Amino acid sequence: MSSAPKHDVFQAIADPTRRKLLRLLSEKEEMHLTALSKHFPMSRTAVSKHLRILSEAGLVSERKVGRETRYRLQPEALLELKEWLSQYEQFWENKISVLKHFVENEEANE
Amino acid sequence: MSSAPKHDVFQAIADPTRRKLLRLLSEKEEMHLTALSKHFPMSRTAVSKHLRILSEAGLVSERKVGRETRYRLQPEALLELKEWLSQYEQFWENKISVLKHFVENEEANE
DNA sequence: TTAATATGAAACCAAATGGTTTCTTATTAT
DNA sequence: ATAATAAGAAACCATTTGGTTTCATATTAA
Repeated sequence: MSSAPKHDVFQAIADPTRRKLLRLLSEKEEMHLTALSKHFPMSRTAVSKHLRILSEAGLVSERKVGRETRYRLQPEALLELKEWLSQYEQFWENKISVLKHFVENEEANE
Repeated sequence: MSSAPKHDVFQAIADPTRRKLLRLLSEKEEMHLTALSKHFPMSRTAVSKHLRILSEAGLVSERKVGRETRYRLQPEALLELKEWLSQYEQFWENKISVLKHFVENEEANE
């Protein structure tokens, strides 16, 4: 029924090759497999598998055009990550505000 | 020399057990291994290994107190993730602004 | 129509991952 | 002093991961 993703976003972005794929796709709107493969020291087949994982996590979309498969970034899938992160935002905000107080006190003592 | 982390943050948060550990530590300031282990259906040893990985990624700190090892969240390590994410923020902002225009036009047509 | 290109599928492999159990050691409570 | 508790280390194991090579198929160019 619903879109049950086989791979989750966290696992998908864990691999540096896949993060680089996302970066490349963020710069070009749409790219096909062979063009993407040029940027990696591995076989086309390996890159294809990485793209499959990204696709299953909803991070890229695929469409067939003639004999090529073209890939496109699907950045909304990253919102899940953003939301997860926001859980922790208060913590570093606290640390920063503590630091700010410290700095202000130091200045007052000079 | 410098803190060359054996595990990176991306890989560390890829595992759901480790994400749950971070969440638990975000709620309690400091916890020791056995207390953390209670929340998982696996052995203490397994949890200990996960904590080791989080520690190597800089996401938690360990300190020995008597016979216990106490863990503490180190949320600054998540800033790397936040920065990585910000690379893509423009994309969903664009999508949202496109959507906003659409909604405004729809409203204008009613 | 024949050759070249773009890709996917399948079988395979080594290394990494996520778990286990057993054994030791250090610390604390009785 | 002895027993109980907390944890790490080591050896082991099955599954997953990230890669390979080979083969087949569809599309396009000459």
